[in-house]
Amino acid sequence: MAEKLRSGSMPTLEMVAAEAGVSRATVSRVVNQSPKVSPDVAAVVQAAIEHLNYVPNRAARSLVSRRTQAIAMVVPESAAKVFDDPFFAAVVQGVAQYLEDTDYTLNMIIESGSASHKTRRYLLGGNVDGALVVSHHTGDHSYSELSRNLPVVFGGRPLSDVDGDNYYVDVDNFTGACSAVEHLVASGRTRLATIAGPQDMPPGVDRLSAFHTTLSKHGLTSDLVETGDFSPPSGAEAMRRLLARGEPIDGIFAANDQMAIGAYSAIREAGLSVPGDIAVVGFDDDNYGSTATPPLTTVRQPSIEMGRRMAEKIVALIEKRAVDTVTTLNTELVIRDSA
Amino acid sequence: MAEKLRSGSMPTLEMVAAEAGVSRATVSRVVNQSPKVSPDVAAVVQAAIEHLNYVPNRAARSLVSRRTQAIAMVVPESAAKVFDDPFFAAVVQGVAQYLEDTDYTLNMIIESGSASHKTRRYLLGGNVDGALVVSHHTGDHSYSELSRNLPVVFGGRPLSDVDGDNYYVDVDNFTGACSAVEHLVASGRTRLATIAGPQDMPPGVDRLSAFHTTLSKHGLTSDLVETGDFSPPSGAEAMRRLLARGEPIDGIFAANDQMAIGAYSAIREAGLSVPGDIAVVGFDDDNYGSTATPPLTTVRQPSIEMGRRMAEKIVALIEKRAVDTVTTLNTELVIRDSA
DNA sequence: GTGAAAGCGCTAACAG
DNA sequence: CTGTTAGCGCTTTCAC
Repeated sequence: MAEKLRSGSMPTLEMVAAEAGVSRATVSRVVNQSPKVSPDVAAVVQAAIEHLNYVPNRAARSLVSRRTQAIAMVVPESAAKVFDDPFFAAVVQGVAQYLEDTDYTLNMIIESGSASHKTRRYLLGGNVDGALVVSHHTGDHSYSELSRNLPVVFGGRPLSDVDGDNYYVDVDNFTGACSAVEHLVASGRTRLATIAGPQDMPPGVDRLSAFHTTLSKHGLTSDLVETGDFSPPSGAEAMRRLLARGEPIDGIFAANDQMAIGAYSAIREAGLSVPGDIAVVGFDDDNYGSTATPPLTTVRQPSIEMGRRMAEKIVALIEKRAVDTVTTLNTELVIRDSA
Repeated sequence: MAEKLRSGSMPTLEMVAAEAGVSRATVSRVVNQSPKVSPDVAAVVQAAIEHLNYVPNRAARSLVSRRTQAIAMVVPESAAKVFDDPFFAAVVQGVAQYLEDTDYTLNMIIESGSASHKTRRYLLGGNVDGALVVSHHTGDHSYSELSRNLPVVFGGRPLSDVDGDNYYVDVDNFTGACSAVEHLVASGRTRLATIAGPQDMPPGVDRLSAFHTTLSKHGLTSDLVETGDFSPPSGAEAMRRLLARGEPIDGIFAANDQMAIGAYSAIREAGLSVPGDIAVVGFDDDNYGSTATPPLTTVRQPSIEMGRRMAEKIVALIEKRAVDTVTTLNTELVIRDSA
């Protein structure tokens, strides 16, 4: 058997076994922390492992165990989106961070189209033990059906939870938006308007309904709402339309920071100032708002934490431990200079 | 042999072979596009594959072929960095985009410390066929030694290419910075200053030397240089120091957009305007600059392309095809309203 | 507790 | 061109 031990390449289980003077089975047990190995033998094996600098071969292990120890993260490309939206980077970071302490690997898949055939094949082809799919504002759950065959955790509430049992972690958009509007009225603004997000996206509708709810809670009301697509230019456009209505406005709640920044320019174009004439509050707390002039008051969304929770949930799911179907994260109002 | 065909789970090569009435070897050949299979047999096999919805088992394949078809992407966490720097997201996107058309998978590894032991083990443990490491401004090549045992491609020129033969793709920082300064003098600014990046990072030194070179090319000179760490606050600080010198300044070249944005605030604090009193040009073209007021004139860095090229290079390296050691990408001056 | 033996699904000589 | 024959490195009954 000794002659079977090749010298080049990586050390194998067999080499460790030889070195430690035990069988491969025993080494395997030690590696997998099996309880039924006598402490002394385990020690010897452990020493051999360290000595040889042995690292188990993932492919071989996964071939027999039927588990890949890999988790896919699917993010929609939407061309510019991934690039322009700091949110994704943060979520990925959170996921990677959590996974670092586990034996799982993160496989990134940036989707060109929506739910391509190729990606499906990959996910269903036994390449990963589970999948994470993020869509930020869109609520796109075109991967919903996958969950019948593979553990899947979504980032963001699904637009319509048809299957009814999708696992996801989301941010409490409603409460967060309430705190934003609350802040506006608390600082004496009474003629409020809002730049809403698309009404076919969960965060879009939640943040808008929070606007109305909070207003009426204070005996106020407003029909000054214009919709944007979450991009800076769309925010500027919406603001111009709002201003064009000719009604007085002293406070704006934008459904996200990018649109709030867009609103800044429209407000300045009109010769008005922030927050002098119009106070502005955004949502997300990304670098668009934090580096703007004046720094934007906004609602912080715990993106990294969202990634962590998603990772935590998918791992639990894979390992068949009990998990909540949905996890909702709290937001935090960050008061800066715009309101 | 027929009784060996289990019905549950995923279809195997053997099942396809049975269905097509050929040997497993033949199926394998078809799957791997081997030229030596008669067209008609190939067709039958192909049909069986489609019929059974067969997808080759990666683990089994990689176990025997000794290739994982996976490529790792290592990015330094640097806590806030990944989160705040749009550059990383863009590179990752480029990499993923290129890899989408290949059989390779992208494994993301976000580094906590610098070059942790755990990551090394992972990379050297045969989990991936190659690695991509990005460090943006830092030029950190603490993974250099890895390249002796694993194909590695770096993003950004190494600080000191000790081993002399590291593969990397970089942006032409010098030429890009020259075009920025050139633009400043072309628009009539003569009292130029620069906010340089750290002088222990390649982009920091290249962009600064370009400043001096371009100036002298026009018979100008300037000792108005202050250094920042590429973050917005550091840019503001540097600008304040510059202004505090009391010498007249009518143009600023900031080594990156984030610092340029920081400079904006310092300039305004001083009661000056952009570009009225001081023209500002940045470098990178990220969303910090594009959404600022006024929109920042800057040097666009092809981040996505950089990712694509890195991916292309690593794949070529893995497949032992000839590749250039270094690839340098051109930049492009984006003229907006700040200069 | 520990070892022996039997594969996991696939590729790669080697014959025919 | 196609089938046969060996394993790749590891886990896992099943005996001892």
